[in-house]
Amino acid sequence: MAYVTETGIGGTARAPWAEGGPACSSAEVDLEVIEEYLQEHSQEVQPAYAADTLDGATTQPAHTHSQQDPHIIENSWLGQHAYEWYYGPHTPTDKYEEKVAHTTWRSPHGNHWDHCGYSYDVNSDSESQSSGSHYQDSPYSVSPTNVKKGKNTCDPLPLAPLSGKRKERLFQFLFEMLETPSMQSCIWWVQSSAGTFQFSSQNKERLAQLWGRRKGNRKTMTYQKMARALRNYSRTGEIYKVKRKLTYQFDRETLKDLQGNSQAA
DNA sequence: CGCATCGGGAGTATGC
DNA sequence: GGCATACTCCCGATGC
Repeated sequence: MAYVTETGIGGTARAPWAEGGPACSSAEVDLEVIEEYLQEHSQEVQPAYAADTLDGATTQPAHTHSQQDPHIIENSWLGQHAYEWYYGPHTPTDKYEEKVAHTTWRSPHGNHWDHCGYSYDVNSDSESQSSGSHYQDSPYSVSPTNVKKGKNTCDPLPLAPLSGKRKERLFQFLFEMLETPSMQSCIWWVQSSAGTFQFSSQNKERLAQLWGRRKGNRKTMTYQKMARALRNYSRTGEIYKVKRKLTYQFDRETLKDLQGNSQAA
């Protein structure tokens, strides 16, 4: 199996993870709240936080999720989405073309991943958004507990992919979530410079649900299924499993591409 | 025992 | 239509 050590590909020896992770203080994170947050920020033209480095000692922490480990507080806001994605040279078909407007993903084949072009109607429910996908299987009945309570009016995340457009890939989604301060109760950098990240044992299912909804899956995505896809990444070398609970690590090249991509956005 | 993890393998959606 | 890709889904097994 493709395990990496904790310090991993680019890491230095350090593993001060607090058991249970940063999410412990807010075990119940409402997806609704997260989505509301994402919606709010997706409506902003400018990112709410300055783009900065992911490496090492951080800039202003966007979200303090743990008092126990200041090293984990590393996220800086790099923009709502890394809309432009350029495949690195490790990908089979690394076609680099000239940059286009920020609102496009680029597939390995040069297609646009029109990430921003997800057209969702804030007044419609999810079922109307996908021609073939329905969400009756999605028990999206998360009870709001802490954090702020949101209005129940819309689903801010792009739930269904545009037909004919290349879908966002899982590792891109995860990177995006890692760069989203409000998601740090679900997933966080253990060592961002090494690309090591960890899922919250309590909120991993919610993150998986979010992924499933983003993909427009019919059935509810679970962490187990998402992790299966993650394990497949170790064959393609994009993400490796770290021998630690709920912890994975981006391949160096993958991370570099993702970081470069988000900083260019 | 529960949870996390692993991997086989079939199925699905999409793009070329 | 065939093939490739990237998951998705299910399941049994294993380890802690």
